[in-house]
This record gives sequence, C-alpha cells and structure tokens, in this order.
Amino acid sequence: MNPGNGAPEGSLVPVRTVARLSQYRRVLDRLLDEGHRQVFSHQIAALAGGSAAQVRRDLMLVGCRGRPSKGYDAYGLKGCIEELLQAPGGQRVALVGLGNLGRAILPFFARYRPALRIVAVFDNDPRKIGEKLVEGCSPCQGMEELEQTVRQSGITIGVLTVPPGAAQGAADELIAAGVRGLVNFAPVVLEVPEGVFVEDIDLTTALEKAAYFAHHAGKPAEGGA
Amino acid sequence: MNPGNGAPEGSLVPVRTVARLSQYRRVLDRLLDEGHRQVFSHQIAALAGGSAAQVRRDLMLVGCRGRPSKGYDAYGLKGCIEELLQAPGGQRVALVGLGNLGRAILPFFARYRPALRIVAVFDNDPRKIGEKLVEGCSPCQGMEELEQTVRQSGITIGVLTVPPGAAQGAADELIAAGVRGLVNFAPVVLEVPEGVFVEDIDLTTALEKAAYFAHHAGKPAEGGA
DNA sequence: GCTTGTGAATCTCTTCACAGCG
DNA sequence: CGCTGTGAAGAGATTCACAAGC
Repeated sequence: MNPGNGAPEGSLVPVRTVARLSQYRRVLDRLLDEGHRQVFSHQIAALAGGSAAQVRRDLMLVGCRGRPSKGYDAYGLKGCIEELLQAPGGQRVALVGLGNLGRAILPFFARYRPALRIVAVFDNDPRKIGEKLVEGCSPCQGMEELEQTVRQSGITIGVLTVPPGAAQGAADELIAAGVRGLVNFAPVVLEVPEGVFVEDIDLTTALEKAAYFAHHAGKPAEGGA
Repeated sequence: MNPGNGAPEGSLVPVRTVARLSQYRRVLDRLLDEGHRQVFSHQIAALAGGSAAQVRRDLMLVGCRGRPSKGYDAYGLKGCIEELLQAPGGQRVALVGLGNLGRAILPFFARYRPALRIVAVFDNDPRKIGEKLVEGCSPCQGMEELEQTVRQSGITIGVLTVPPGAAQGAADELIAAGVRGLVNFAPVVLEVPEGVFVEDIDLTTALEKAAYFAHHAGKPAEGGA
C-alpha cells in the first residue's frame, strides 16, 4: 500500500519530490518551446499545479539554484533536473505481460526519450512469442528467457502488466535478474526485498477515488499520482 | 500536481484513506473467498501492505467497528466499506479518447463490478464513431454528442485517455455536462472548478520514479498509487 | 493471552514569511 | 520593486502505546 508515497530510507530525494521534478521537467520543455530562457518558480508552479514555495524548495533540495529577480536559467534548470533523474548511460526497461494494457503502454513509452528505453517484452503465451512490436525493442520472448535477457541487457526497470495472480512471480524473476525498480499495474501488493522500488498504478482504486469524490462532491479539489 | 494526495476541503474522508479503503475491500473479497468470516486488522494490513494501526484508524474514521479479540466481521466490514465507497444507485462513467490506452482500459473497467459502469465512449475520429466496444456500453460517439449523452445518462465520472493537447477541452466539456470526478491519463495539469475531483495517472512520471530509485538504489522501499 | 479503539507523540510534508540580492 | 533561499511555523498523516474487552 502506501498510497502515493512510500519512503525510500537512506535515499537522497523524497518520492514526492522526484515525482514533482519529473513534472517540472515536462513544464520546462514546454516553456523552452515557447522561447523562454529564464523561468520563475511561480511559472513552473502554475503549469505544474503546485505552489511557488513548493517549487523553490524542491529545486533547492536537489541543488538547482536560481538568481533573485532573474529566476532560473531554463536550460540550466532542465539540465540540473535531468542530471538527477537520468542515469548517465540511460536505463533499459522490460515489460512483462503483453495483454491489452501492455500493448497500449508499449508505444506510449517506446516513443519516449532515449534515457529510458523498453528493450524487451515477455509473455508466457506461445502465440505471442516472436511478435515484433516496436522499433528498438526485441520481439516478444517467453518467460524462460527472461532472466538471461534481463541480465545480459542490463535491464534495471520492469513494467508489470500481467494478471494479478502472475504479478508476484514475474516480479520475483525480474528482481532475481537484477531489476531494482518496478511499475506495477496488477492490483496486488508486491513483496519485494529492500532496495527495490515499486510504483503501483492501480486503475480500479483510481476510478473508485474519482467515484467517491464525485459522489460526495461537497467541495473537493485535486488529487493526483 | 499534488502528487498522490490532494485535499478535498470540507469533505469527510481524506483521499489517502479512500484509496486504502478501496484496497481493503479488495483484500476482503480475497479473504472471504478463502472462507474467512472474521478478519483482523493485521491480516488486512499484511495483504494491503500497511500497518495494523493504520488499518484500524482508517476503519475507525469511517465508522466500521470490530470487537476486541474477535476482530471484524468480514461481511459486515465489506458492506460498511462499500456503503461508503459506492453511491446508492451506482455511478456511470464516460471514457473520452479511443486510442491504444482507451481501448486497453475499456475492457479492464467494463468487466468490473456493477457499481461503476462505463456506458459511453467518445472520440473525435470519424472512423471510430459507431464502433461497438463492450457489453453494456453504447458504440463510440462523436464529441458533439458528448454533452447531451453525459447529461441524459447521468454520467458523473470521466476517464480521459486523449492526447495532452485535447485533455483540457475534453475535461471542460465533461464538467459542463455534469461530471464531478475525472481520471486523467494525459500528462497535463487540468484546471477544474472547485468541487471536481481529478485523479491523475501519469505513466511517464511513474516510470521516471521507478528509474530514479532503481538507479539510486541505496535502500529504497515501496512506492504506490 | 489475544484483539480493538484511541489519545498522544512523532514524523513528514507544505506553507509562511522575510532577509538578502539584483 | 520582484524573486530566490530558507528558517520557522503549521498541517497532516502515521505510529506508538496502552486501557478496555473478549
């Protein structure tokens, strides 16, 4: 559980802050597109939906510095955030479970920046094996090839789009092969050793939250993930 | 923004608690399946990934009561949670954006409990209009039919699986037609009037969180949504 | 013994507010 | 002036710890 937070002990930057930084970077891309060379905390806050003080504190926490009255240098700030968010040589991602959701997510991530690349897909359905999927990603492989492929490709991140009953097993295999971060779409709480991070995306719970607050619409505001 | 929380002002139950209750219910279904008639807070905690004290406080907050040493009556507890989570006559849901993600999510929610039913789907691509999708849901309609359909069907929840640039417009239309809760998959911060709840599901940010903590794997633990 | 219910303490995150600089 | 950087205050959420009940 730990809905939305989860405390990486001993780690540098809190989970919430990392999530916000990811959004700040997206906002920065947009501001750069629009020709801004300097940005202010209140601009980022407006576009990312937070408060200016929050933005400043987040940036301070990760050592991005601005200058009074001149704001932050847009390029410098983007670089500063990316330096924190991205591993030097990029990171490789494996997706497990080529169902509807897996297929939908694949192109979504595939056309994504080079720092994170889905390079392998696994499924246990023989009919799916060998299927060519997206540019830069090996054709679908069987689960028995998972460990070796993940290890050899240096994959460190796994996306789980398998049925609930298969999620823990798939997670175990990925972790055994060296994966340290998981995005889990299965509505199951995964047991993972310390040092492995799990980001749960629970569509059912998300819908139920929206349903609850839609129903009890007194005056709720925003939620998020 | 507000990554993972978001404060419904004046509302009864905090967002985090609603999210956890949704998971407790799922855990209860499982425990009932296994034949349990009474459950303890520590059982729920173990399966939902929290602490027993957290479970008890959540249940206390919504008025579900157990009995010392006997735990909670499983059926009673499930009923108690559902009474809070579910609106009496059920709630109807509209999905906007029939791309890869929308198509994947549709069956995922469609075979879901009767309390929440996707009854309408909208897209602005003429080729998709009229397409029959899932049992109990009207064929795909054009955006120009959105307002009337949403209003007439009493739809109160919207799922946005449209491209980023179309999200705000779609949200505005849904809200104008009476929707009070949104699940937003577009990587954009929606501007909504007070009283409308937005649950953001940001796949990119989720992946980047996993990437960050996989990379800086000192000893992080769990995250969640 | 075992459990629940809950005040109090603790911890974490967010906002306030202002000094200091351009 | 406006904006950053940041200590201090505030608000929430979580855990502790224990009285009371079975």
